[in-house]
Amino acid sequence: MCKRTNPRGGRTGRPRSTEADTAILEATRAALVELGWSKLTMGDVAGRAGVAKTTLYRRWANKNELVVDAVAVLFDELELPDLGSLQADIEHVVLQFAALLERPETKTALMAVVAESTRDEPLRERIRASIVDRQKRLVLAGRERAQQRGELPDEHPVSTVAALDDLIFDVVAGAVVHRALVSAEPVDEPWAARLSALLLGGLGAAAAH
Amino acid sequence: MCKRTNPRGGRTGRPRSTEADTAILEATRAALVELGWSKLTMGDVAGRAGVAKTTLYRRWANKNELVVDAVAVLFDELELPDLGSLQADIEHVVLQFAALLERPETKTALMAVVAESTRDEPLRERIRASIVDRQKRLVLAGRERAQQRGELPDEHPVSTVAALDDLIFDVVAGAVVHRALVSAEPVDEPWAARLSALLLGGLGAAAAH
DNA sequence: GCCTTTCGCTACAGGTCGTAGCGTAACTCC
DNA sequence: GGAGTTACGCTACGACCTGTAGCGAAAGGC
Repeated sequence: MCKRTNPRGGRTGRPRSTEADTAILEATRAALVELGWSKLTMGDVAGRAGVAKTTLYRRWANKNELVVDAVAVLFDELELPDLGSLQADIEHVVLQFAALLERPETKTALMAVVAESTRDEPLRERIRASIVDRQKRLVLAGRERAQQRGELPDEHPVSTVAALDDLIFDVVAGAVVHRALVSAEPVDEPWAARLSALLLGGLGAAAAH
Repeated sequence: MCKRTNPRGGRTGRPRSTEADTAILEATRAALVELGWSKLTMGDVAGRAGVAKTTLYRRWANKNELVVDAVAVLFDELELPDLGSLQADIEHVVLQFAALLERPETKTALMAVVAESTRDEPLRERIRASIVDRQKRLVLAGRERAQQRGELPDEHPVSTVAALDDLIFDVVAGAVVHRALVSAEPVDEPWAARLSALLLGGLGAAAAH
């Protein structure tokens, strides 16, 4: 009955191969680079990973969830070093995010899974938890740091702060994605500088009230 | 040899059925609403339109191009009435664009075709010509109108003006898309007001230099 | 050693893609 | 009105992908 007495939480039997896990995710990224989202197939990934197709389906229900997990780890690279000013912090995070979007894996996969998520609530939640929230933390940290520097005024109502964080996040991330994938123009230093200048001006003007 | 002597530019034989054209595009939108992008199939669309599958392939090479054309006409609704101030103009266009993105056809299709376009240059061009440029014209018109009102300074170098238009476009469109599809939060009046306030503040601060 | 779970393999039904071939319908030009 | 040309609906088809089922073998816990 009660078998929760071992380190694996009561699970008995042969354990999942962690080598297979990493091999599958690596193979998925490689397939994304070579084939792109639409031509990637489960059978192909299994072949690259040296794994049976059934092994994939034991771990992921479909292509969408597999690709989300394969791409999510790339977002671990995102960091927010203290560069001394809000302007520099924004520019840095914009260029960092843009570099991520330039990679063929993310470029082809990110929009595709978001598109799928409009009709798949569990998928949306998975994306939020493993990708979106990870980006959003940078916005939160950057805003707090700027307030401590005195570059932004202290806003008292918590609801207003959260709304501002949401707005900044959608503006920055949305602008970068739109520039890179829709307009298909380079996200380089001059553009990042213009964007952060626009944003800083807007935040400063809001503070004037 | 030279048969270009009739109103159809020299084309002889049975003409394409325009009824079939409109029926197919309507059926495509209906299929997008019911099934979403990923489950939409060419055979299903053909059935809904009361048309043979081969007729679809005579007009569109694949699902991507068909869907782009089916969705593109919805963007004809976008307009930029003169509401008296830049702030009001921005809020209006933001809410208008958001309403378009709330429709199930565009919600599921837009991101998907953009994702596909990252690996399909002709498709990207098709999207640009029939969707993106149509939106961008609104930005251009709004910026010019604001300058005539004196709400924005006259910038002399043409290159700077074009860069500013690009930036505003990516910020506005990107923020709305990101808010609606990634964050999955409502694009309502309060949010539109905050976005336009941020933007106006940024543009005003830039003018101060 | 026994039990449980995962593994690789094969096979399979169901569905989609995109094309080919056919006879027929519609329209233009002479 | 006939000849030529193109579009149409229909059927059939091979190729491919999906997701599942069944099998014997392997790998771990108790």
